[in-house]
Amino acid sequence: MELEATLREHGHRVTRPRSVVWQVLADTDGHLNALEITERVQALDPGINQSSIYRTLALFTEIELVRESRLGDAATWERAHGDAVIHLVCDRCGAVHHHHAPSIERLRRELGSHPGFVTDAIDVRVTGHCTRCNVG
Amino acid sequence: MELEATLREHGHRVTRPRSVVWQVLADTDGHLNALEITERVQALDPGINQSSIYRTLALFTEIELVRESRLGDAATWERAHGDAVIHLVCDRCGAVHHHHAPSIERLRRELGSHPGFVTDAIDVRVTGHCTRCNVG
DNA sequence: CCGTTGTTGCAAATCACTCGCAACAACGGT
DNA sequence: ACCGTTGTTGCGAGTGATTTGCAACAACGG
Repeated sequence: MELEATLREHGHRVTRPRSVVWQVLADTDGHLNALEITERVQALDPGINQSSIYRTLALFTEIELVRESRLGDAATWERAHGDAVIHLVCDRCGAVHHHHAPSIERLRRELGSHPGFVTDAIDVRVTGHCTRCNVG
Repeated sequence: MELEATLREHGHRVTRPRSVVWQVLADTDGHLNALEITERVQALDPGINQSSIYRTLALFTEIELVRESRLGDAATWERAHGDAVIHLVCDRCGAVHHHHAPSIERLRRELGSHPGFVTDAIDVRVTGHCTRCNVG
């Protein structure tokens, strides 16, 4: 499994909190916030502590198994994916949609010629609303 | 001045905290976090309270005089500008550079055809590092 | 199976930000 | 210029997400 290999590769141990958190994230296609992750993790193993979850998420982010975003007031996490997926955040219901955007590759090329800066990751957040949420 | 007109237009009063916060933001080309804004505001008028600054920033964001971003753990604010300017955030020194990106307009057009979502603002955050910060 | 040492659970701490409320000050009317 | 109304402020306490210190624990190489 991807998890074990990646952890070992970076000199980290495979522990219960790490397995369970990974299980939860791998099972979801979208973004989860700390509360959602905690609920799901503790449904699988109630003995796992909140701070371990935070520590695990920080570690996973560092070794690039997951991606952390700050889409609203709180952080959210999701399995890592390429730059070319951007986030559409609904102002009204808070849902996060994904959109595959070819123009991001173009942007990356464009940035290659920006003097004085070396690009690593590109994160695009689009705010607006789902048509279903169209009130008034 | 832009500030007074915009405030009145929205039925708000022109007060000292608002003038001073605006003065600070108008004087800066980049992003400022709450601490930086507070320091500069209080350098001009020590009597202005932190919570008024937060309230002012929230108001300015609402009436679109400034733009709020969550580039790291804390929020930052800057004078409003179009979508087509994107943020290059240095992992090492934390500086935020601006880059004018024509491909954002292309992205906006692309999003027009994304079913089920109505685009409002586009926020692009690029992580990487300044060449000056190249350690190692 | 053991020892080493990275990890965890717990509880307390921190940090950025928000809120309630009485005193205050804009600003339209006079 | 002065008044009254009512939006705003300063202050202090509150909130909620995330972090940290530390002793007990468990992964994993030998």
